Amino acid sequence: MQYNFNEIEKKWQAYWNENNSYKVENDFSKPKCYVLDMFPYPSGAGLHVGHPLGYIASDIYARYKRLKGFNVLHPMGFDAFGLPAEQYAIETGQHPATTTKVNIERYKEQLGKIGFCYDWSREVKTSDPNYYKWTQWIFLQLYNSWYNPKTNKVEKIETIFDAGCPMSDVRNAERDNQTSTIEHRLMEYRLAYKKESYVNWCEALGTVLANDEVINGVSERGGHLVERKLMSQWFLRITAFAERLLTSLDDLDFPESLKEMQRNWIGKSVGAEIKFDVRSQISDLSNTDKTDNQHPSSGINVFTTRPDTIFGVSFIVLAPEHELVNLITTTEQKPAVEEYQKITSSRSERERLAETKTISGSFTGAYAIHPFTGKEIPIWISEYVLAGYGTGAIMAVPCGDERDYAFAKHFNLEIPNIFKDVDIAEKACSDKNVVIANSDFISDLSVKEASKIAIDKIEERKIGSRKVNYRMRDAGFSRQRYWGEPFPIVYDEHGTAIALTDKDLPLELPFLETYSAGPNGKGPLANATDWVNCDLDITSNSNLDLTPSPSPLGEGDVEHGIKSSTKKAVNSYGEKIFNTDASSWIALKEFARQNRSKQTEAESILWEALRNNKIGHKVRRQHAIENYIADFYFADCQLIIEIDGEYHTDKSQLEYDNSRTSILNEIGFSVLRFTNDEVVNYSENVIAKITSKINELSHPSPKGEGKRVRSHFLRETDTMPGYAGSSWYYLRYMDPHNSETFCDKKISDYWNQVDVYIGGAEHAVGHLLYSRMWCKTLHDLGFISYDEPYKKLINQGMIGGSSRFVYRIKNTNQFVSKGLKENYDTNEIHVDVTIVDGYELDLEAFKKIKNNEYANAAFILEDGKYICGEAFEKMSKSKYNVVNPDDIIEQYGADTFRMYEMFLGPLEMSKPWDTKGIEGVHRFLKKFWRLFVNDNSSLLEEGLREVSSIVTNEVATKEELKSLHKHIKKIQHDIENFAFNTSVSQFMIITNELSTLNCHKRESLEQVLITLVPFAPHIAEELWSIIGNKTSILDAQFPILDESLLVENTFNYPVAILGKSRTEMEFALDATQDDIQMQVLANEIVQKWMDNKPLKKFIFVKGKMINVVV
RNA sequence: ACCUUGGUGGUGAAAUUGGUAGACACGCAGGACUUAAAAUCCUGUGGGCAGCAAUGUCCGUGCGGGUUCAAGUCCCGCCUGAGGUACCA
Repeated sequence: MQYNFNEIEKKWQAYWNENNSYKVENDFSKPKCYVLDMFPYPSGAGLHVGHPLGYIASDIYARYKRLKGFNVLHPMGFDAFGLPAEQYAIETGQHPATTTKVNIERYKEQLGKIGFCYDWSREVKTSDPNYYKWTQWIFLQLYNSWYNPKTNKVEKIETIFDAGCPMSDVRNAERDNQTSTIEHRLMEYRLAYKKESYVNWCEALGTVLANDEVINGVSERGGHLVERKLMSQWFLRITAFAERLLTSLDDLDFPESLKEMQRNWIGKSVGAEIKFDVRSQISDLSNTDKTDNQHPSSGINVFTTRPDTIFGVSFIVLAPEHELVNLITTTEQKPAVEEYQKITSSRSERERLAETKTISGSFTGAYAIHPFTGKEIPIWISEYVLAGYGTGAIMAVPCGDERDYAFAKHFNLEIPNIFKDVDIAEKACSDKNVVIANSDFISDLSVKEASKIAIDKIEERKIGSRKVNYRMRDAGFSRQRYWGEPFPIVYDEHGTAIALTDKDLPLELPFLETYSAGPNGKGPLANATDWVNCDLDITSNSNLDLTPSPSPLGEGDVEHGIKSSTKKAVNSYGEKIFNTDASSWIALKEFARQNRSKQTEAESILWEALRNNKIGHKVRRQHAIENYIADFYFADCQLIIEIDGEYHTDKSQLEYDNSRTSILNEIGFSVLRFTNDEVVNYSENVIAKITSKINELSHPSPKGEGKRVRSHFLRETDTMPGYAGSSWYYLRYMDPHNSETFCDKKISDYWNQVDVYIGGAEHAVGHLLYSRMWCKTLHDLGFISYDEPYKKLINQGMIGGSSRFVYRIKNTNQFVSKGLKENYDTNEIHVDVTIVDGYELDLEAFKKIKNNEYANAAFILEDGKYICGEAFEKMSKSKYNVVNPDDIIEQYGADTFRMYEMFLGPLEMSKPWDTKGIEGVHRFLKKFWRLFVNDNSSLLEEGLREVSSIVTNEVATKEELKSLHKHIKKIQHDIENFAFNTSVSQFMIITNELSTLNCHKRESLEQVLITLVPFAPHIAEELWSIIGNKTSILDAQFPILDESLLVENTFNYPVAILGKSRTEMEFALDATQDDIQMQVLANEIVQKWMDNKPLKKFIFVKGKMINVVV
């Protein structure tokens, strides 16, 4: 019976399907392993042979771990939202929902043919409302959180009021009585926030792009021009995580190059910010509000990484857009400066990039005062200083910086030398291994020492401070596109953003027939006016529960340690929520304050037991709510504790209390009542009751029904970018059908981090940074237990295409073969690789392509053949070099395809696709097959498998066992190190060995077969069943390595004389060196090479080699 | 310009810690089986020189130095491919 791979593969794929062979249970009792692929965009082109490379590698690893007894999570899904899907839909004139669905079907069909062990019941699609409900939910977590630099953690936005200084400005907002002002201030802290800013606007795509989606001034997708445009956009405050993203990188098992890319992207530089005073010829400079908070008086703040070069400063350069330029420019210089500003601002980013070498600038006429020498130094503007980095101003040190040097030379500025024994006549010296000179108190010091002392001095004189700068910017999170997650955000009549609540999710993407851009740079959703205009019930316990109380900012609230300068309480904010008018609010607040100072015995007992977060929740006492004052109040779960004193006992009082309770209930508060007696005598019971009530209330889902206010809102019409859904998908696979939460914590604790993540390097700074940030956020907020998503990451190399060319003689229909093309003036034209055999063009097929465009073509041949040119390029449709895996599988089978892709070379290496070697792998599988099955039997005994098997039950010899265990060791080692190319070699080696020995013994073959499962699962299942097994081989146990079988007692030593290997000699491994030395020196060949010279040294490395030195 | 990686036969590539360079495969050459083909199997295959041959011998991991008994592997300088970043102070 021959190896009929097509039949076998179909059969077992169906079998695995029917038996749910790849279904993964959340079985906490087993050790886990999480193997993840970067999920694909389901593009219209389908898979080419380059895509599955990483999938095959992860599949091998996942299957291996399963054979080793692990519970392996190895899922697959689709990154279905985003620009490419929408672009494809527009190009093909279909709705993205349709194309996405069709494309996903096609991908699944193609993936299915390769025989991957995905558990499809866990498939996720980012465009599925059941999925993006949680993307939106996580967005709300980001929106409702801020980064507390003191705790270095993400915290709920509420904590900002108690955190000390950062939101101190909010007091000004209070004074203004403006909810919108508070909201405006909070936007400066939220992790997802909206801001008016310059963005990368791509007119052709009609949308904003993130920094990493823009390459050299054009869009990554499509290569369209990108310009800067001022727009109100959503951002993710990833800069807050800069330091953490940087430091935790060290512990991750990522490729070094990728870590380096992330480090570059984050771009940390350590140095100092230094203030240079401006010669006070301009009196109004000191009145401007625009100067930096840290150094509020007049002056220019510069950022430098080389404070040691402070004495080399001979001029200052500002970015042309710098806000001080107009203030300091003298009247004489004004025309020149304005002219320069006009030129630079009119130029696009791209033009600026193109002219990096030309030196330009303009003198402002103003002078700064050197902080140490007191010397006046000129202030210039130039576009080589970027407004967006550092402070937008530099202190120029021409002797130490090439650009400053070039600038100084060009404009004839002074170039003082502050380096000892360094010649700067020709060029600047940026070497850091120099000694500083001519620099007052830092002369004769090294760069490092000088830096430290200079900063110390700067800080001492309060003219600057140590400062760390990051190149990374916050990530743009808005897209003016249709095919993405809608934001769970609405705007009220003042345009203030209001977040939807959990129960409003998912906010589904409305179906639109057309999705062309909306008005005023808005996205397509702006056209859906019915959807944009909405009446909603916004509950009081939504995002607006931020600060229902004046307490944290109130006077005398020792708990918070903030002394407010204002006595006026928040009320407009309160008004909106609590419907309390301003005057009674103030009266109540005053009453509450008095109450706090004269508390009853019960109140103080309870206060002592609850204060300072003692039960894990913050409590306030005598807190004004509605028209009442609550004795104790837990803001986070809206629980009110009332203590009924002596004067609360009569009947009318009781009725009053009850009605009060029910009103409070109605507007969303829970009320617990205790008597004085209970509190004084049974305080423990009381605390327990409170704790359990809090637990009940603070459990995520059943938040108390708030007061619902129906009002009119406008929806956000931007959608989220492609990376939103992919930032957390690894979590959803763990618990894909949960409708209560994005992923149950018990389950995410079990599956934990991704053990191995395989994907392309193109996501190095985008997706990977964002998902690391989201992970840290979810971790800090307590939703998951780890703050890095991926433990180990592997970048598989790209498989490029090998393109073929034909050469058309210009303006003719004549084609000339490659070898002769030099004689003609030709155009190079890509020709489809499928009609080229090696390099020889199939002329008949060529005439038929492109609707017979070349039907009448004439050819100039060499040796009767048309030879094509070749080039290695990215595999793409337009280059006609795409090889479809389906075709390869049809011809050789999935097992051959899988093994060949691995055999091609190391996983991380990029290589062109070349079908040349595939025969060798296919031959190996056929040879392997013949170890188990009699090749001719099919002719005689069709269908009788048992008879076909030629596997015997003989006992394996010691030699056979030894080679088996050598094999096991090699395969095991290679898989664990992702060196799959060499494991394929090992399979060939053992197969050749067993064939030569004519060994068909079950004892050996069965074990080898199991090791083959990860690589070639179909043939393994078939042979497993042919040799009589009734269960699937997928659950077999990986052979256990017996090292004792590998122990050798002799070794064939290479013997070298003077390091050159001359002969081999076999010795027992336990032989003594003296023994060996004697025999070696007696050896004829050794003697010959020693040539009677005296022995100098005898080098003997046990089990390795022998070297004789003369 | 800077950072990260690579550079080994005709080709894809092997070579855990410095220890017999070129495993395994493709291709090529020759042979066996066959009427023939496919399939399969066997032999050879880094280069030069010597020899009928077994074999011997010299050279050989981008280039030039160095460390070492021993270097593809470690160090210094350069050339070059790929990827990334780029007036980032």
